[in-house]
Amino acid sequence: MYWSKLFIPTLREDPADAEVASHRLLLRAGYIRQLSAGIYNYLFLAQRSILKITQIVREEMDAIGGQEMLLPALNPAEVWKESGRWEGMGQNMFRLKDRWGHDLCLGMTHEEIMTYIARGELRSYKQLPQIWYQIQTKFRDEPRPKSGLLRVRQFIMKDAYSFDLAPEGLDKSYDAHAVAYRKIFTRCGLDFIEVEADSGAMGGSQSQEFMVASAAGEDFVVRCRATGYAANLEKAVSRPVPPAQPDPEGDAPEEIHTPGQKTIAEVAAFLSLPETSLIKSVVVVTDDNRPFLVLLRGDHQLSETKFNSAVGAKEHRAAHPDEIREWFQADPGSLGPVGVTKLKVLTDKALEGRQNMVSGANRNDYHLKNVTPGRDFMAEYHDLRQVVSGDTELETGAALDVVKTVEIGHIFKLGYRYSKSMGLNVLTESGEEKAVIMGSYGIGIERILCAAFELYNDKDGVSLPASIAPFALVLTVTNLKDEALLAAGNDLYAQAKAAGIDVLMDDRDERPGVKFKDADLIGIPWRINIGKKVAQGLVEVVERRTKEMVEKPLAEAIAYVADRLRG
RNA sequence: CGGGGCGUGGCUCAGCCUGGUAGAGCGCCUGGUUCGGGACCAGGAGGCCGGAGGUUCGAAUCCUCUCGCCCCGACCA
Repeated sequence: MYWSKLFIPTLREDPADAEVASHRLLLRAGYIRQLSAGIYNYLFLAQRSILKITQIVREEMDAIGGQEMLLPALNPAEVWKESGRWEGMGQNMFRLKDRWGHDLCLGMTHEEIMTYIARGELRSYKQLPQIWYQIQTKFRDEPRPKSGLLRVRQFIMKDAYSFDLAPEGLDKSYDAHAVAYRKIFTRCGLDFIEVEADSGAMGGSQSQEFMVASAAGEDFVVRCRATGYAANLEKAVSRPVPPAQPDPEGDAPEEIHTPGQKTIAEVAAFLSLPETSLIKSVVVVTDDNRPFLVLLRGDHQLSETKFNSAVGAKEHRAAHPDEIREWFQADPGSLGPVGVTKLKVLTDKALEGRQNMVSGANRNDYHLKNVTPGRDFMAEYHDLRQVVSGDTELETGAALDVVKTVEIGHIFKLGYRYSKSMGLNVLTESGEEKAVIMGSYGIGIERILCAAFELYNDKDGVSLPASIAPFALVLTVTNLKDEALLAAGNDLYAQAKAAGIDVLMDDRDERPGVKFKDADLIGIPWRINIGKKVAQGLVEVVERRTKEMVEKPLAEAIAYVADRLRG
């Protein structure tokens, strides 16, 4: 294509409202324009990239036997009421009424509709397994859309669903998706992290997330570069950093006066002890109104998810100050486990084996020294703390990192949740009705583009992987008035086309500097400069990401690029 | 929903505090000179200052309401 005929509205300055790198560059490079909060127009360049991404997704989904469909985004309420999610989705679901007053919604995901199709048509185990997928627009009324295309209200998702007769079948479908996802993200040129995800309160189903490291991300992943261990922060386990100071000798708790010292940091400083020598007391109440005292090492944080699964709760909240006063006869800042009988005490494993530590005395302005778990209070140990950077891997002791990430894909064993609530059964070989077991598998299409922008940008713009860049090669004719250059450019263009390269010819009547800047900004991985050296039969081939430049004879330049693109 | 910030030509912003009838740079159009990292000269087009109401002789500027966008938090199948 000829740039002079295209609509690629690049900006010379950074847009004011864009803070994260991908947002700023998607706007500057002319890929997208905003329509409203969390709603974007995808212009020519974005659409080209998206088409390349979806093509990769399609090929790999087809390779595992996926069958592409296209379901409506506009859904009747009834189907969602059957699964219980008409209520369950709450305010995140866009809802509307038709002219008759019937409730409708815009689909956030399509478990319900896929199950609806399946139960109407699948009758026999002989029809299983099935993998159905679509690449389609989803709507979610996010409370706070943000960060450009990273959190939006309308986006494209590849969502796939598997239907199997038995758990072993689901395992195969799930594993096939994991393999396909690795291929998809690798082909898209992304450096991704695969993590075990929290399977949530819905039971022990398996779930994996595919993440890309990015400062703009909202999910934390714990990763070990040495062993390859990776897990969602909420689920990660580790060996804590050892206490900063060995535990002292002592035989019984003893009160010490600590006037006005409330936080861990204050108490530690007051007593000249490291935070690791203190016991942190956290009081929480579950959604079914059970209070707990949770004990952690002073420098550790409670993991919400681990606590919930330890006590079998869906949610919990911090106890109110008046509740705490009633249960402890003391205020937050002076709480501890010794003598506590009114609520259950849970102790984090990092305190196991420790002795003679400092905790609150349950008397305002007093703490206790010589507090030993198991001796001075009943200690029931659980893994309750959140991993922090600096912790080490449980088995090997190798260093762990906590990295911020963006989620690009998620695979999930659904089990029987939808088949049972919506009545999706088939007849088995022995003629009995059996619920179908399902899996669901999602990829955020725009997030792949965003992740690439986040991963591969520099001061000049973005450098996209060739597989998802809107063009693989740009031909920069430095001076359009020079007919020899233009002729050489047109010749290279024809060669590139013939070689099957997705080529963009910059035939704009602009100065060379403008063309170089734009080419760098929009991220075309390869550029050929057609300049004065054409007189000697030479052009320059430049790789966007490395800025490396080589001179090649006119007749060899395209073959060189084609070769580099292949491998 | 709580907290903060911002709405002025296409873009980035100044002007607002201390009211007097709208500016700069970039971009755009025309002509000319240029042509290897966002050129230069000359001329030109383009804004009822987010909206409504109020105060005032007079409002981009002060007051009230409202709408929108961004950021932090809460939330996130």
